[in-house]
Amino acid sequence: MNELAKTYEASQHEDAIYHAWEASGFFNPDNLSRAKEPFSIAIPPPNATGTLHMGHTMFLTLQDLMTRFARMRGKKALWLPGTDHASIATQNKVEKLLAKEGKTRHDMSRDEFVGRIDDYVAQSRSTIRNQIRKMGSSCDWSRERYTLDVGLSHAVTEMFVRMYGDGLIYRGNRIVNWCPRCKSTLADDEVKYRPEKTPFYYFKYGPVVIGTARPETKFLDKTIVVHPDDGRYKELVGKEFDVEWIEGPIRAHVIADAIADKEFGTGAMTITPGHSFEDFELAGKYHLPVEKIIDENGNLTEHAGSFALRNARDSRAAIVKKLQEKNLVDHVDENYEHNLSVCYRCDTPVEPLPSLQWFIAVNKKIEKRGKSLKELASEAVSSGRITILPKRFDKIYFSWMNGLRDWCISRQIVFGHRMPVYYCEKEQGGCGEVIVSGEPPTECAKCKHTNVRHDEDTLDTWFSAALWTFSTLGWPENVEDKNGKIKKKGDLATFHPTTVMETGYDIIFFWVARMIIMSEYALHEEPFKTVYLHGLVLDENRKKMSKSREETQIDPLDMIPQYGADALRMSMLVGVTPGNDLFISKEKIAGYRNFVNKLWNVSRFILQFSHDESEKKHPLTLADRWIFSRLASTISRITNHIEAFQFSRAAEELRRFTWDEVADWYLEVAKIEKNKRQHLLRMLEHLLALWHPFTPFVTEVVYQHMRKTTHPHFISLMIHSWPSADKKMIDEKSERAFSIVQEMIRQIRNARQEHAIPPSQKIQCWFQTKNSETLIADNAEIVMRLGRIDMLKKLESDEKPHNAVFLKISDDLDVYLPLGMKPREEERGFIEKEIAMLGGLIQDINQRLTNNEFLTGAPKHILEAETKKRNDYLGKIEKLEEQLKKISNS
RNA sequence: GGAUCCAUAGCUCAGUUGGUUAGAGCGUUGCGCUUACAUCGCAAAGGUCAGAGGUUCGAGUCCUCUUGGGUCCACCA
Repeated sequence: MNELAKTYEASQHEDAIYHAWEASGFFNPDNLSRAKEPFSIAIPPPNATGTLHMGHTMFLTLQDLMTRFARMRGKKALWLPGTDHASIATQNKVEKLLAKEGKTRHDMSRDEFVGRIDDYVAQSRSTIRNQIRKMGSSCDWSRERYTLDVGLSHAVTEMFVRMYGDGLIYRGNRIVNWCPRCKSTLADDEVKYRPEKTPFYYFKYGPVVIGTARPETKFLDKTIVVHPDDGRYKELVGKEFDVEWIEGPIRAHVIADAIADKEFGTGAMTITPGHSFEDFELAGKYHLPVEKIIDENGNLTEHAGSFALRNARDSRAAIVKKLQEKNLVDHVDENYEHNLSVCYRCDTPVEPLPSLQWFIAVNKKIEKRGKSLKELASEAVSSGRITILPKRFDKIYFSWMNGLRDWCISRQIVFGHRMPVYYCEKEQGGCGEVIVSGEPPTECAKCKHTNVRHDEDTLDTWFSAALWTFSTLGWPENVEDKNGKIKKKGDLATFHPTTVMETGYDIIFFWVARMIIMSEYALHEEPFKTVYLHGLVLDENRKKMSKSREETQIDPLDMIPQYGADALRMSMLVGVTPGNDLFISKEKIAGYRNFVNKLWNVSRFILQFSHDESEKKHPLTLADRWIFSRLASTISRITNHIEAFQFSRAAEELRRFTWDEVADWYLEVAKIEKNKRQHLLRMLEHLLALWHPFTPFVTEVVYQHMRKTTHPHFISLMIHSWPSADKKMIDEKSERAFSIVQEMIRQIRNARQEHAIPPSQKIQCWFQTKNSETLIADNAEIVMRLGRIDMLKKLESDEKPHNAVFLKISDDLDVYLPLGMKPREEERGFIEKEIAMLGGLIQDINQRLTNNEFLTGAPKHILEAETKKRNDYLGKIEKLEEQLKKISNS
């Protein structure tokens, strides 16, 4: 057997191990021949052109852990990888590249531009794929999907056509969030708000003074709204006036509506239906015309008269100046603060403007189902079919779903799924028919005109993402819809609904909610059983890691070569609970590198140590029975924790067992007792299997090393069965007995430290016991070696040694260390303090045990425990007092 | 404005139906002999669980309020 290196160098092993895993074929559940029960996770697809960041690291770790655990438990485990085309983000990137060449997308045809983007995606997509591999991700690459590939594009088209057929997709002229830089609509949740201090202007508008932060939208305002109960304006309601305004006189009228806030500004406002969501709704209510003042470029339209074609926001000052010259400015509040709405991708201020767009009707009842999309999606969670972890996100989900408005799905972006919508255009002599079809029509079905135009727009990138759990499993081909009864087949039947959706809480609305909507609609079932929402990865300044703050960025691609993927994975797991953010630092990752090295050295010791011994099986000692009993209960707790999604607890429990029990005690005992080859190897195999979902690389390296001599072929640890907790190994008696040995050693070490005995100096140890003599005799060498004892002597029960440190190990075991020195006052004080503390505890218990309400109210096991506690404490006090007497006598 | 979460050791965090003397990692202090590991070992110090009140035999845990911090949603002309 080759020597294992003294320290584990992750970078020397990881790539080769991953390659071997991939070549083994077991990432693909089809090759897990004995597995029956399915387990599946659809990866949250990273942007196809992205690079690995800490956010990815988090989900890759958790999902790989779950997948490996399921696989080892004998499940048909599928983790389906893929990437997202991320329409706006990707298009922006390529536009930036073009800008470097001094070009814009308008310098080429649509097809050329899309071609450029496709090329860019093709050459950069392998980057993220390989980086996913670096984390050890055991996903099935044979099933990898891309949102723009043929199959998924077909699914998108099919979904659009079906929803249109069911009346759930419609085209309408509505006010939308428009990003003048992206030149596209944005969904409500793609708009972010930024606090901003801006002048708030008060203008004289006929008989009233109105307030606004956006004078540039006000050219055509001709409706004044006041609150019906506002005494100031009571007699104005219903009247009409000619008012002098920006570009000359305007005929204005006054209406009363409760929407006007008496407290805000002057209590009077004018309505701008074209550029405010609220005003748009009001305009609908009072049948007011909707005029477009600002166009898609952010410029003023012809309605702005002399200001037409100028940039709207830039013209604000000039407009105010003109009003000032006309003496229409009442006053200006310079300290007004409000939230400016900006594009979440590019931070450009959003212009709400009226536009002809496509929408999904979320409130409309679906004829065959009798329910709306919103109702279907809410029920999936309220019925308990979907569990959201942590639970508190239920409420957030419901409140969002409740307030959801129709979803604008058309985007004026060229990169993405083009909408399957065609127009038989009147301008070209057609009939104006709108055709929605999966296949491009050759002629208009109505007027047979052949000149039909394909809609230029693409779909919101979240539309395709919403289909992800089932489009990746072969929808719609893998479905037979028999009279409204849905029959799945193939992968879709096996793996859908997926078992877990693991993603960040920041995209619960963008993505999670929309997947539920689409799956409930298309398959009448939930897309996943459990949603595990992880927190965000924050840097040392408690800021979300983002590209814009590179100075605090910790790049996983630097961390992996330096500390290893296993260490990085551990730092994503331990101390992390669902829904809570995680601070990451290099120090933390380095700490887990140390831990991985410890695991390596435990293995190294076992493999080298047991190499020298015979194959013979030896009878179990107390330490053996103890450690395997501990192992059994550890296995069962860890298994429960993982099943309950408590990964941090599982890892901590396993670390505690590995480090504090196996390494610090059992291996030390092994050095003394010998003859443990079989036991140690058995322990190591269990440890490797248990650690494998957490730290797959190091465990695999060791495992291969371990079985190399007997098994020349690579059989991965990843298909090793998950250890089961053997109840027969649970041995509470041995656990109690060994804990006495441990306690004895701990107290001896403690006393040595207190009395400044150097480790090199051996001391004597005397003990008194009634029933533990065999226990001490059997484990004498362990006590002597670990306690640095050169003579272990049993005293008769009536002997009272002087000038010796007294240690109370258990009810039945007292230890004296004859350190050849006078008892010190400190020690006396120490014992007195101990007695006082125990006395206090006993007093507390006595108070409880004499309290009638406690006696009647508390359950029986609590009463028993309290009584036992009291007796224990009393016994201890008795011994301590005895000792105090001895000190005093000496 | 609405909702929600957090406040526990110097730091980062666990603590699952209320029930031992509240835990871990890192850091700190002291000591380092060993058949793996100094990326290590042994030992120790360190907390009135933000504050006030309430429910209960019993509260870090449940309720109310206060203070401080975070996040989400809605956004007012």
